[in-house]
Amino acid sequence: MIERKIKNMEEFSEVVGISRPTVSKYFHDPESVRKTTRAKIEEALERFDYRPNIFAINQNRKLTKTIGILVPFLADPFFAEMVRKIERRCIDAGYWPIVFSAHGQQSLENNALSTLQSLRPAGALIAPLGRHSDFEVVQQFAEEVPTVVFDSNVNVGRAFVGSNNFQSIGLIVDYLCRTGEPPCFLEMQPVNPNANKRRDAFVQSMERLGHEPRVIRVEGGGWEFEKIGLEEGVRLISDRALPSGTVLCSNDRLAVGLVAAAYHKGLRVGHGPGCALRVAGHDDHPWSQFTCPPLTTVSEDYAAITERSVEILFQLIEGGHVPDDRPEILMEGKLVLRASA
Amino acid sequence: MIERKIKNMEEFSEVVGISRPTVSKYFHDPESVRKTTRAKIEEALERFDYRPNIFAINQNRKLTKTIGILVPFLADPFFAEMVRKIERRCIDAGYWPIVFSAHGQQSLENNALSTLQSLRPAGALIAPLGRHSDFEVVQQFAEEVPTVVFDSNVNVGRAFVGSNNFQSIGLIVDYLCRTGEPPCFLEMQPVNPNANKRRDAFVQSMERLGHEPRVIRVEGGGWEFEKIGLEEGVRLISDRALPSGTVLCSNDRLAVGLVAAAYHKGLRVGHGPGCALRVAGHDDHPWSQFTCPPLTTVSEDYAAITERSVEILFQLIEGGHVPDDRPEILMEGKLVLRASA
DNA sequence: GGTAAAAGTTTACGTGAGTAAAGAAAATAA
DNA sequence: TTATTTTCTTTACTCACGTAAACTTTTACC
Repeated sequence: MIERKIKNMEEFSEVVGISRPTVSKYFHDPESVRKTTRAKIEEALERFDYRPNIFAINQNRKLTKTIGILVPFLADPFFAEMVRKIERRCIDAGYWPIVFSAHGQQSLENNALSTLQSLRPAGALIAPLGRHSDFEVVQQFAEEVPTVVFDSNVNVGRAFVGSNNFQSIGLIVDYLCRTGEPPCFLEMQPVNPNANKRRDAFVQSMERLGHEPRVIRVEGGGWEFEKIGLEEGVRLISDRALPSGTVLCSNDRLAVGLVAAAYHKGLRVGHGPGCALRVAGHDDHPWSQFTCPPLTTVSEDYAAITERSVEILFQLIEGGHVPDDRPEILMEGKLVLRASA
Repeated sequence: MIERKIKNMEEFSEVVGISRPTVSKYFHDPESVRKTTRAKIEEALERFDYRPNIFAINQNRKLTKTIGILVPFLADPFFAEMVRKIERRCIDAGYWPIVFSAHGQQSLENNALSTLQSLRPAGALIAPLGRHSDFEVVQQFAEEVPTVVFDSNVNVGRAFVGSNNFQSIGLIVDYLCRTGEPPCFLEMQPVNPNANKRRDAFVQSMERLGHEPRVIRVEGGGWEFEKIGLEEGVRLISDRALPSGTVLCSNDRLAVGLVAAAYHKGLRVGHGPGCALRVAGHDDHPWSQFTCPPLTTVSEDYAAITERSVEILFQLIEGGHVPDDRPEILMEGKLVLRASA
């Protein structure tokens, strides 16, 4: 099959019988050469296994095909899923996505941004840590690299795509108030702007409905949300410190922990008769459907958020329509009714 | 702070007052230059924000500092966690880890291997898809790149690091038999060698204890294990098709689904009085402690597996001791007793 | 203080591509 | 067929750094 070991584009162009600059052009954009030329190259590509050297390509191109993806915590299935979708779309569009995770730490986020920047990417899709971000570092990055921010609305970059927390929290608060005791809101120390927005949205929604908004902030930082939900949940239940039999959690992972806490304390979760606690979350996290009982929540539209983010980034990169006013695109959540509330 | 925009190493060496080759040497290994020289460079590094161009570096180095990490499914928290640990250790050792996920698909795995290979990495840590891998592609990759295989023992690469399924399954089977009705084994279509080994280990352990090994294989492919566990669990319970009131699941994610199924069907899971079903898993997955009830399982030693994998890879790369017999290092599991069995 | 070893400098070339300019060849239109 | 446009070839230069060789300066040690 492979007739000769090809070392570089020079050698490859020889065996194809076409000049190197034309071959180079082909690799940049196969459509840019004549059909007959393309056919020759592709036929040779099957016989000889040659790929242009990525480093040499990117060293000289003013615009690389690299797209950086940065998330705060890759071990969170929410981000893992987002990354999966984004990667997929980038590859399909002929780009080369490269994934970084801050693993919850500012130093690693800075590190990743620095490394990413030195890759001179065509663009970047970033979900900053938020409260724990080094704002100036992120800002400086976003000034140099066409950047779309998603999920966590730190005020940098050329656009933001996220979810409409006011709408989604409104939805679930309405539902919870309509069907039972008005909820209290369980949050942890907010790690990013979403958390704050959700609390504010809760307060606003409750006031709109004429109920007193009660917010419980539990201690604990980091990204082990379930653990915090479990430990603090156990404590709250033991101390009878929950001001309502309905708890809306700031996110699903916290709710997963709270459901576990309720189980531990022998409290039946759900909205049927004999249930002592209703628990609702936010995000429709991949785990939410497997809790006992399955979690009532509001879905974030993963697909739409990733799709729009990538779309806007491509517009930025390909120079089509460049919005100069940093649009903020908010996707609407959908109520996901399951058994927990 | 930044006095002048530095374009390349030439300019940087000028402002430092040290020749470019020496500066180059510094970036390759800071210890390789005299202390006074190092101090000068590092002092300049604080005043001017300069980083060598990654592409130019790697183009010329015979050995890059890149280390490829490939996992079958990054949205699985098990792999997300493994990746996190591996990345961390690589960065600490001065390498540049780069993460790829096959997202469960052969084509993407091949793609990732191809891209990775063209990065000419110093080494790679890969957990192949297993049954769905294109064996020849993986093998060809492992021949060209120093490769350590982890988790899924596909017979390629220079070493394997994983868990000792015979030992760990033995542990949990012993425990389950000792404390109640002997278990049946719930598995799905095996996606990788681990799954097969675990079933075989189950059969062997049961026979050793003088019990009949009953294996239930449920339908469904892909990586949505919880979903399969839930759907098939509901079916098995409805059909009264479970041959034992104790179920050992091939992995925790399947068990998470089964616990949800039991809840759905009103079956109380646990080992206390009034419990109808005991469920155990394998892996001590990040989610396992938050199921209701918390899952009894066998822990895989994430830290040890990643540590040993990375360690062996570094040995390979740095040319110290090169084992020529493809060692297979198996870590022992530990029993994690919780409430589900 | 003399000397060997270590570290630095200069010079020069290699790497594998991108890209620009000028001219030749091929395809298309008139 | 001719004129025009498109595509390709040739040639040459660039990018940012690795690295080797020969030579010079510093450091370390007795």
